[in-house]
Amino acid sequence: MLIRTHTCGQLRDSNVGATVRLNGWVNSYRDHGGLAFIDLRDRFGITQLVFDPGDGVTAEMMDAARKLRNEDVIAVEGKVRIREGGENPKLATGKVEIVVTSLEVLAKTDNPPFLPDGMGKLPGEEFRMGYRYIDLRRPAMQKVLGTRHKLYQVTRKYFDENGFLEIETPILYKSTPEGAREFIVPSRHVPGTFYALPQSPQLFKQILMVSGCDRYMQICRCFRDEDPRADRQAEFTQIDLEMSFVRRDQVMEMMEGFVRRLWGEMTGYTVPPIQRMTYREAMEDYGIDRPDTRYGLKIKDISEIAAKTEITFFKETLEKGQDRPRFNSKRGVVKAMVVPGGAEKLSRKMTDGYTPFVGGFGAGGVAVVKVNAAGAFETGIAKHLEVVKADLFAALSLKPGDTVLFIADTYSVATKAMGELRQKVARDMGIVPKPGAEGGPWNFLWVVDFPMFERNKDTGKWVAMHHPFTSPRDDQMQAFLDADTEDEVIIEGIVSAGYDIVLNGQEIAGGSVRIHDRAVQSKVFKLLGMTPEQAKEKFSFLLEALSYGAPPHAGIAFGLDRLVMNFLGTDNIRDVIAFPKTQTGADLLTKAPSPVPANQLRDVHIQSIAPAAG
RNA sequence: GGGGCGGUAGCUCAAUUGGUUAGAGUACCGGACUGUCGAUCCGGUGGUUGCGGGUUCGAGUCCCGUCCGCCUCGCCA
Repeated sequence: MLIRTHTCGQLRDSNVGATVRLNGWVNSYRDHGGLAFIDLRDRFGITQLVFDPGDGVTAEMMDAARKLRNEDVIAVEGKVRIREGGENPKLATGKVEIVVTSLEVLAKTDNPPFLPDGMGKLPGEEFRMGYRYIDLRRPAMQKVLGTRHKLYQVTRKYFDENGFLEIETPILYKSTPEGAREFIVPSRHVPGTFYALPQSPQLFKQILMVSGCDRYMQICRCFRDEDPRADRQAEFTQIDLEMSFVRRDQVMEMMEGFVRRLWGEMTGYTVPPIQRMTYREAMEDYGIDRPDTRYGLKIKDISEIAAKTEITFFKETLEKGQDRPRFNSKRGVVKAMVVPGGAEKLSRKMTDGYTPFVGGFGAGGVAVVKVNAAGAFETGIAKHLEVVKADLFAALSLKPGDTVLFIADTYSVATKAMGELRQKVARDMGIVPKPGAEGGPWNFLWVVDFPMFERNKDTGKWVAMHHPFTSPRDDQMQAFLDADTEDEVIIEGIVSAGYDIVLNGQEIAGGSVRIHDRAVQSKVFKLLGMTPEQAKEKFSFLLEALSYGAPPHAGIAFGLDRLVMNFLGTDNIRDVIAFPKTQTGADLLTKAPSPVPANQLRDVHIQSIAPAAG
């Protein structure tokens, strides 16, 4: 075989005269009868080959060259020269061509189902996933793999420099059936028992801290058997981190350094100091725990003003649970959002769509009012707002041309519905900047001070908002230990030492200070409704570890796939994974999942009750 | 689990809204061609309209079911 001396992206006019060998795929052929051109492609680029009988090419070689087709794999030897037909400015190698003197066909291809040459219209994603190896030949996909590779390298380098040990944790793991549904793996040795694939290496990394590893990092695979979304796969990758002898601020500082290094290396952008926002602020002003702060459109609670009107649905809503604590989810509230310039830009058709839109989040509807050029309310409930006009203008700083949107409902419904509506309105108004790739702002934010616990909507039981190993904030610790587990108001008010990094309205990392005290951990389990026996059955290894000298520790995990998505400007997670799965967890390339022979099932003591699969 | 959209040559899409033999571009095959670079020109092969039922004189088109894909709500400690 003619082993290559250069890649297909390498040759320049400085190489003219050299005899070189190239290997690659035929990207395109142009057969002129007496003369033929081949564009040869590899990961690094494209180089034009010319078969020219005037330059000593034999008749046999000419015949072979003219039979070459797209995606054939070949090796050639030849001399580099300046292109006789003029430069092709589209190619990095466009000044030169290789006059081939030797051709070796390494692999003749069947007619490819589609071509990765970037010309013509790309087949649908489903079809391409069935031929992922061809799809990955596309330069755009090679760029994805390259970006992802670079992210791995920058990550490992940064954390290595900061004293982190990279440690692998098990994939076959103990089932801990809180949180996401798990993938399970039957044991052959112990009939009727199962491993689970880890939702994250959470407990192992805590145990590594107890083990004296001090600082841990891993680029690890996590598995959650839940329905995917455009930005979610059942199998995904985290940058998983944990540190000993730290509190919240040391982790946040370390991670801010990482984010700054990462964006610097990946995009050249210098991340400014990252602002902090509390969970309450986020929910109050943005209606979501991961606010997109690239634009304004803050939400205001105008319940007190609304109470002064005679608007029936305001009054009826507000009568619900006024005696409850301010953030109680069942308290009736009226939320307002001012859209500057909305009177002109938001068409009647758009605003008419807002009521069905928020209906999807349980809200009854959206009231729309415009402020006209004369500074008067128009449309909808305008007439009924006259009595509070001065109050509203002052509270919302209204100006002519503004549109005001109102939602009246319980605190949790109104907050969520308005938060979702805010994002929709921002898109409708065209005020969402494109992320970094086009030079728009990267907007980072720490969200802190999450509640420790929230009520499960269905069961009414307390559940950990982050996970059950999250510590209360240091200044809340005593209050938590003293708290009566029955005291709803106290428990609801306990704030955790958790922290999320939000980028442009997307959670890219989440973590917390962990509980390193066995008594605190036991109290959390108790509050979550676990008996000491149940806690021991599920987490005895953790509780034991915590009782043999556990250092204070804290950590965080970044969603690696989402980071790559940001750097590439895609909103499809399948784009950034070499071998992704569909929404039903199918791998269209290998056809997984698939049935297995009966004896294989018997080996692991499993009997299928599915109606004749596959 | 719920809602929405989609599935027609290998691929990307049409098909006058139920009407004759389902077309085009591209890929592929054959031919012509010595400077192209999305080569060009001439000719050709290629169809269980996802699958199964139904309505109708007649179904790619309408109805029911089903499979697959995507988006989304729930879910994702």
